[in-house]
This record gives sequence, C-alpha cells and structure tokens, in this order.
Amino acid sequence: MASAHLQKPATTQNDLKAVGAGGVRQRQSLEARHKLIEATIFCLDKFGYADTSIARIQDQANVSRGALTHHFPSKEELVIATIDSLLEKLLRPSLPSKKLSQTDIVADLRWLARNMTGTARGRALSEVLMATRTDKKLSARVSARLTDWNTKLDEAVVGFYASPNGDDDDVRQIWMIARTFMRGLILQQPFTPDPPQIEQAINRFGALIAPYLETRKRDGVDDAKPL
Amino acid sequence: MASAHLQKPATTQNDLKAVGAGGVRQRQSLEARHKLIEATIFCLDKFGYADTSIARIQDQANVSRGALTHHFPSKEELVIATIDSLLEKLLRPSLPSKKLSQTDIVADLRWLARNMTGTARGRALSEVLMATRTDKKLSARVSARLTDWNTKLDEAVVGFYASPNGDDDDVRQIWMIARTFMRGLILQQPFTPDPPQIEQAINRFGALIAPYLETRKRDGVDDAKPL
DNA sequence: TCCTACAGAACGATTGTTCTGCTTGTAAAG
DNA sequence: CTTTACAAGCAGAACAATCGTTCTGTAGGA
Repeated sequence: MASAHLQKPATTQNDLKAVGAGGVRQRQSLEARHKLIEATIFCLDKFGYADTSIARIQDQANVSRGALTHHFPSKEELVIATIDSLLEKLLRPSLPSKKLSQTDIVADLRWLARNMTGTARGRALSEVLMATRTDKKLSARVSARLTDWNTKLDEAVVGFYASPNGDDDDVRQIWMIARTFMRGLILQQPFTPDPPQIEQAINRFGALIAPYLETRKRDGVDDAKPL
Repeated sequence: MASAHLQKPATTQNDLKAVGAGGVRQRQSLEARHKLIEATIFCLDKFGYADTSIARIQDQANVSRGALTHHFPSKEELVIATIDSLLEKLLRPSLPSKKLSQTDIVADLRWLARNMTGTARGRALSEVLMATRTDKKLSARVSARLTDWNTKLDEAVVGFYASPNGDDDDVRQIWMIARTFMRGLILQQPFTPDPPQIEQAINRFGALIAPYLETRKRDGVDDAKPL
C-alpha cells in the first residue's frame, strides 16, 4: 500500500474519477468527518451526553486520535458539526416516496414520534438539546441555527396543513405543541415504560388536535415531512 | 463553637430539645444529608447532569469530601437520594393555602408548567430523567419509584378532575399528555426562546384539553396539586 | 468505652487538549 | 511527462486537570 504510489499513477487517476468530484484527499477527509459525526450520534444515543467522551467517539469511529483532533480541534466543534448534521437530515428525511397520508393526521403524528424518540438521530438531538440548557458556550453557538430551523419548519408545516378558520398561525402553534409533546415523551418514558400506553397517548393527542387541522391540497412537488 | 462541648452539657440538652426528636448527632447527620441533596439539585439545575461532579456538589454544600462520602458512599447513592427528595417535594408541594382554581384549567396548567420548567427542582428532575435513559444502572434503581409516583399522581388527578362522559381513564390519559407536554417544553425552549410564545402555547394547549375535563366537587381536605 | 460522624490525603483512571513527527496527495516548475 | 516542494491529512505520545473512589486518622456524642 505504501509502495504503490509510484507504480501506477493512472490508478490514482481512475480512483479519483470513480469517486466523482474532488480530489482523493478531499474525499477521504469528508469521509472521516462523516464517520466521526455518525459515531458521535451513536454515542450520544447509547451513552448519553454525559458519558460521550472523545475517546469513545474515536473508538466507535475507528479513527486515530490525531485524525479526530485534526478535523475537530475541540469537542465543541464536533458537537456543533453533529448538531448541524442532525438538523439537516431531520428536515429533509430520505423518504421522498412516502408522502403524507393526507387524511390521517394521527399517522403523521406517529411518524413524527418515531423520528424524535424512535431513532438514534432523534434521541441524540434530545441529548444535545438538554445540554444546551446549561452549556452557555454551546448554546450561544447553536441557538441561531435552532431558531432558524424552527422557522423553516413552520413554513413547511403551513404548506401541508391549513386551519379550518384560515388562521395559519394557529396551525404553526398546534404543530409546535405537537413537537413539544413528542420531545416530552423521552422524559415521560421513565414514568410510563409501557409502549402501548405511549402509543395510546399519541393517538389521543392526535384526536385532540385533529379538529383544528385540515390537510391542504398538494401538488406533489414537496417530498419533505413536517417535523 | 468547638470549645463549648464541656462547659454546659445542659445547653446541648436544650438545643436538642429545641430541635425536637433525635440526638444531636442524628440531627447534624440529617442536616448534612439535606444540605448535600439541596446542593445536588442546585448543581443539576445550573450545570446539567454532565457537569455535576461530586467536587462541585461538595463545594456548593460547603461540606468536606469525607462528610460527603460518609453519607453517600457513591455518586449513584447521592443521585438516588436526590431523586427521592425531588419526587416527594413535587408530589406534596408546600402550598396548602393555594387551592386549585376549580374553574380555570389553564391556570392549573400554568402552575404545572412553573413547577416543571420554572423551578430548580423541576429542571433538576428533568436532568436526571434524561440521564436514566442511558444509565441503565441508575434506571434500574429508580424506575420502580418513578412508576409508583406516576400511579400516585394518577390517583390524585382523578380526585380533582372528572371526564364529561365519566371515563376516569381518559382523565388520567389527558393529564399524562399534559405532563408530557410540559416536560417537552424544556427541550423545545432552545427552538423557541421567546417566553410569550411559550406561554401562548400553554394557553392553547389548555384550550385543547379543557373540553374533556371537569373539576370535581371538592370537600376541602386535599391540599395537594396534581402534577 | 465505643462507634458514629467527619476531615482530608492519596489513588488510579479518564477527561479534553496540545504537541511533534510522518506519510502522501497535489500543484507548480522544469 | 517528470520532478520537486509543500502543505494537508493523519498517527500517537505527552500533558495537566479532573473524575469518583478508597483509605487512614481524629473528634466527640451516646
């Protein structure tokens, strides 16, 4: 591997072409960054924010300590990059095929609950959200992204749903309440460990808000779900 | 203070009597325990679970390291004792004078929100709840207490509220949803830092559940609020 | 007299960060 | 094309600081 750098330069060129745009170095660099972020998400979900150390992330990502510190000079940088990745992926979920159910709001709520409490990404985000409450340094660096993200979400929501009385602000508010309720499920679970009971609560909540939501006529160009 | 132990034994007796039951040792011991638990709550609220170290707790409580380890041989023991204290105080709030508003459910919801997100105790509890998600050792030791507490709460709730159709289970479920929503506010706050917006959401949520709740006739013997 | 309550040093393990060296793509010069 | 210089990407040791726990010693109420 170390002696192959002079034998066939053409091979390097082919590899570069197979990868696509960007050089080999840049590609490897982005790949390492991606591995580290994914490892961070994994650790946040499995060990929680308190027990997510750099050593554990490095171990999980299978990279050297030097590589980690090269890409992210501090732990804070890594956490911020992870938050960015989480927000981006959560706003544009990779299921363009599965559309909104149009009629069943409760089904959409279940999808929302799964994204927030049923996936590693959702739980990892909850961990960092909790951390931002007390970590002012971290909070200062991500609060703008979070509020922006929330605003984008509001815009997407009013594209999908309408209020019976035409009040778009009420739609935004109701979905904000829904998101808050979903986030609260993570903290309520220790009190109510019974999964069916959680599911029933989600259904009941859907029934509470359903009278105030109408699905808007859709032209099929959108493929994102409202979070 | 240290030289007064031989001068007047009667003074010690009087102090003991003034305190009430128990010897001087036992009184001091309980006082130290209380100080440590209160310091733990303070640190959990201010620094978060991740940055709540026993050095910080010891510093905040103004006790020696030896005293801390004497009362709580491990950090886990201290956290568990803190959880017990939090649950007890939250179930029986020390406001027997202020009764339920009887008519205004939204006002009760605001009281609930204040208890969960507006006090150090409520926020500290949220921190440990988040920690129990990944800390299986801690979860195993407190999950029974949490579910018991939740059950007690359900009983209290049906003593205060009734369903228009007589279904007590629905009352329990709706208040469970309300508690979940309130807990979620802590995680939603980074997205929505505007206090009035939070307050409006609480009001809107109250309007959502109000049609399904009726205040029961009360005989005035209860002084606890439903959490 | 005994044992509880405490004081505080010492422990190894782990934290996040900084540092020095080495490999190797890559772009410019010939 | 070939060669050369250089910086980007990485490997891993070393760092002080702090983590939670364990230990020995002392004081004083029962």
